[in-house]
Amino acid sequence: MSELTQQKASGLRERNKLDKLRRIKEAASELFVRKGFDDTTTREIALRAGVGLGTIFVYAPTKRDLLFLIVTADFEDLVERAAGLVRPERPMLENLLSVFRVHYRYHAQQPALSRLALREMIFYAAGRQAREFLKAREHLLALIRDIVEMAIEQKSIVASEDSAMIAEVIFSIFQIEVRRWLATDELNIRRGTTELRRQLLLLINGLVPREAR
Amino acid sequence: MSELTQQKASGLRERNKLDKLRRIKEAASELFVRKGFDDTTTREIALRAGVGLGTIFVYAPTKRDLLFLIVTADFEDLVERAAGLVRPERPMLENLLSVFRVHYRYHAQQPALSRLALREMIFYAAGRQAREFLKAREHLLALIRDIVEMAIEQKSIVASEDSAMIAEVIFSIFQIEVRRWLATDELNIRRGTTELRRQLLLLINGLVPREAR
DNA sequence: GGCAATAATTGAGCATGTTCAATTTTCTTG
DNA sequence: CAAGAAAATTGAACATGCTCAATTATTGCC
Repeated sequence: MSELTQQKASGLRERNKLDKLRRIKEAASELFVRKGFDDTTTREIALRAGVGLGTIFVYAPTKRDLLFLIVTADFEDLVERAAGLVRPERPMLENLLSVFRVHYRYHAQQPALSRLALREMIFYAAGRQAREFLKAREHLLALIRDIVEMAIEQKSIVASEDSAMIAEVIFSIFQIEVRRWLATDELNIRRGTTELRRQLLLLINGLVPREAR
Repeated sequence: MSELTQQKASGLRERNKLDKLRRIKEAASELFVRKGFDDTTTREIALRAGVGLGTIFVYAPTKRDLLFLIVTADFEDLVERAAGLVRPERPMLENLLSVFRVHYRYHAQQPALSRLALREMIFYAAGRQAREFLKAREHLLALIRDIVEMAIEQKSIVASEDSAMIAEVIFSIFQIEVRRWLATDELNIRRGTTELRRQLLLLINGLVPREAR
């Protein structure tokens, strides 16, 4: 039982395994994008990756896991890249949108794959791949929380709740809106993020009447 | 090609069809709840419903459609029941929570079925059943919009956006929160709605500093 | 290098969702 | 009611995700 994610590629055995994993991922990714998830058979993937059918299921217990094997790494990258864009001196809303824009760009590249991942993501909790994926999701949530905390410290927003809960609500709005956007035909990034901005602004401004306009 | 939803049960043929549909729905529902979606085979459903295997696929093009055949009717009922609970004189938040509580109660009854439905619901657009389901979802959204509009007319909230967008954000928060809740073990309704209330209150109060506490 | 132990690979076989050509049932017409 | 037309039903056959016992490759030891 060796760890697939660690790369102690010293021996021939480990090197071979890493190479197989890479080939399987590449084959699956290419086929999923080109033919769609359902229309890609595990036999095709095995053939293209140059491995036996059974080998596929050693590296990913189910076809669904194969999907997450591909996107989880990408998602981690996205969050890390997004984190680098945050600037404490900028308004909270702009920082949030920088972070989310990275995701919109990614989804626009392979919408089919993203749709699947986002669909499955929702009640996906069992298995190694799931845990990795949830971790990436947790990182994004933490990043949002950090941005909110910055704003609280700078007193540019007030917190009737703690930053964790505020982050959750922001994340909720993002998740549903990005899904709605992904279900549209054209996938115009500008239009998507503009809509998201309006919704987040609604949260920031609130609904209670205020004396000072 | 006859309409399954209309009940012009005049002839023997139509009557038989309606009865078969009922038996299939009942069999599927019972088995899905007892054994779970994946562990129920279409052959079992056919056997229990007293029809041939092929007949199942006349009434529902895919196994997934079978799921929606069951829950769509329930969802329509929920929304209708929820609409009856709305009272113009009560605060917006309380009206919203009355509506959502109906859903929490339903989900608590058959969480396995609900999880599936809510997972599939997200990018489910093709086919007759999908359309029916989306219509039910649209009704719920309209109900939320009505509640928001009541509050705007009574000037208990201000609208920096139109009621449709406000309703969308409220619905987003509900959708994600109810999913998070459904992923927990105990499914305590009080706890779920309390958390939802806090999140909605956050939206109502907003994040901008205010002079008057 | 040879050999035993261990790990990795593999594809035949199974289970199950779905199709469709053949069969059965119901309706219509005279 | 008879017979032909139309509709509904059906299960054998197929496709495909996945399992697992047999095979092959790699490693450690002398």
